[in-house]
Amino acid sequence: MINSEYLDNLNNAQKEAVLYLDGPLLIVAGAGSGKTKVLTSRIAHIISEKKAFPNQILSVTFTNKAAKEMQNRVSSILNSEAIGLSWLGTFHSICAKLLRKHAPAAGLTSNFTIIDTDDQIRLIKNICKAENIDIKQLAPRFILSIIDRWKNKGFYPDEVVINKNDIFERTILPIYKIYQQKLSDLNACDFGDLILHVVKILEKNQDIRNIYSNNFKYILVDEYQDTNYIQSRWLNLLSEKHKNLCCVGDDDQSIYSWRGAEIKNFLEFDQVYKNSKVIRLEENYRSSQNILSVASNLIANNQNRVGKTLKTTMEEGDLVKLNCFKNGKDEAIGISDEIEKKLKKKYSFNNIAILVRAIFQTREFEERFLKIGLPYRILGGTKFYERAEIKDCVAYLRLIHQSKDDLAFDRIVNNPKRAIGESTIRLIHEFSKVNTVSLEIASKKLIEENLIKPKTKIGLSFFLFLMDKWRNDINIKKINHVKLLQLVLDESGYSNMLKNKKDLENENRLENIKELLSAMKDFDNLESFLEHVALATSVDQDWDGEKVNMMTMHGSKGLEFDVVFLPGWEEGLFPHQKSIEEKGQNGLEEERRLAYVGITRAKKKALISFAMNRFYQGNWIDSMASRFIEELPEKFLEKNSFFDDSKDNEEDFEFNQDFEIEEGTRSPGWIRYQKRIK
DNA sequence: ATGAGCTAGCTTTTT
DNA sequence: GCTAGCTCAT
Repeated sequence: MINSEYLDNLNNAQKEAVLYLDGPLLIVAGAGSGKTKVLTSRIAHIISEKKAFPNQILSVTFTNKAAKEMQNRVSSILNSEAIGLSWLGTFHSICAKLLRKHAPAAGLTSNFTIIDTDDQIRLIKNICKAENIDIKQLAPRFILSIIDRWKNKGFYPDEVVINKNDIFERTILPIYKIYQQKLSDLNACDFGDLILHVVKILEKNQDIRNIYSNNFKYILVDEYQDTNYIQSRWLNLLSEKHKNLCCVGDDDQSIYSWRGAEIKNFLEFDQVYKNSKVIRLEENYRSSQNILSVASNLIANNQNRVGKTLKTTMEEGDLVKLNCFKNGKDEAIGISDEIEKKLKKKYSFNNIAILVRAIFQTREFEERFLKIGLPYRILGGTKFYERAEIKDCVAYLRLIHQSKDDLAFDRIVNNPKRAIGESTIRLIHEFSKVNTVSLEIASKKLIEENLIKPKTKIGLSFFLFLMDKWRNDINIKKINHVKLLQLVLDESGYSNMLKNKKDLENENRLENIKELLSAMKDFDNLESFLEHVALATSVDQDWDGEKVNMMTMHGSKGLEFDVVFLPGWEEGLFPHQKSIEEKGQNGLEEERRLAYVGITRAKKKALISFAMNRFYQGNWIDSMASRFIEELPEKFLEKNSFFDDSKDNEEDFEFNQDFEIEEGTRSPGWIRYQKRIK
């Protein structure tokens, strides 16, 4: 490949970052500075210069979306569909792949199940019940967060060093032990285990470590500021041989500390990796100068950062608007007015976004938008694969695939109803515990020994019979996995259950299941589909039509819009009270970084706003402008107040009354709206 | 074994 | 104000 066009589109710093191949490299990439471009060009460069084969390059991201985007862009640079970057993926998906190869080294078999947070909580609850721990005193979520923290720091239960005075740690450590044992019995992993197990395997087995650290000639990491200890350790082990570790990130955009991210990894990169090079990308290709100035001045209030000066290639642009409203409702009206009256003409709705701190804040906007027929979409929110009906389907598939999956068994054994009640479930659990067998085996044994009541026995036997039948269908008869789920839905009575309860929600559930079936078609087999379900959260968001976007600031990371609204800048909401209470100064700085992320999403216009009054958690509260507003530099701002009582909530412009709400819009605001118009 | 009734808690959620 | 999740009664 002689094509090196990809180099021509880069500025000097970017070019240097692409060409600097030997040794550790940290790329400090400011917002909108083209980091994805650099990463993908770098991969393309390595391949086209034959520095390594595609399968010798490890490229890691945090999200599936980012991974997909990278794959596409590399292919397009190299003008080839066929570049098999087999080691491009998220930390979790790559670790899952490694762990399936070496499962026995972690006491698992390669068809282990990956469990999600829901399953984790159910497991913890079970343990608490068995150990007589009052979950009112000690919330399962809290227990999990501590366990997760230990895992992120690289500790198996017997490696945890607890603070003896910490009553919580003292009680939780034994739970952690039992929890890990249970996972092992279930032949399952949680998200944290995927990485933890792999690190432990690499640490303990020089031979395995050699295989991979020899193979990975180049390693590239996206969003390095969001890595936690165990992830950085993993990179450390895998880069041991060639030391060609290239990490890209922006310390000012580190907003995931609550998932264990340690900004330290980023700030101390050059101390951990000897002879490392640091390259800064400080040229911004996204935002106008005014927007960038506001963002830069704000983030300058943070102590904990490497510090950088972004310059834009764009023009000065409009001033950033700072709007003060009487209350939350007025804010929604004001923003919808601005869109209807001014922005609509110049910008596509798709290029307008409302970014909020917490997802419930979209509600006010939804109601307003529905009222005036302004189309919108909500990005994020309840994830597709987290919906109950989808999880039910997946549980059937999981249990068919892996009979030890007791969590799946629990979920579906009596769903739809098969007259298997609490007492029977308890009996099965008891038997399974005493005889150390899976719930499914326990059920079979109990039936054989005639220990189940007659009516229940019929239901349970039928369930077990179906399980065997379905396994036969897929393993022996080799029907495909889509057909399998259709059979499951039919024969289990699940479809009928939904059809018989005719209400709006159930129709919607059937729709979702249809969507699931169609999503399954993209996968070759049951196994790869289940892997996808475990590690993916959403099916691709649809960007069909012209709609205003609403999402959290967290969710907006990596995106850009012509116009960005940033409502609700009030003390307590943003910065969020909890954040400061729980993490003090660090929490505050993280909130400020979030503000920075929010502002820098804007290309042409940024409109920050706050309300003096807000209906919040059931009552009206007087709110104060966010401290961040004080930190915005006046000379780049245009300030407005909206206290015009005369118009008093009445619409002062014409709106389209015969709008239609499209299919698929079933957000809380929509549901409330339906209730109100009935 | 289902539902009424009560209580607690209410951010973010890449995997 | 809303809702999820639990308890207790039927």
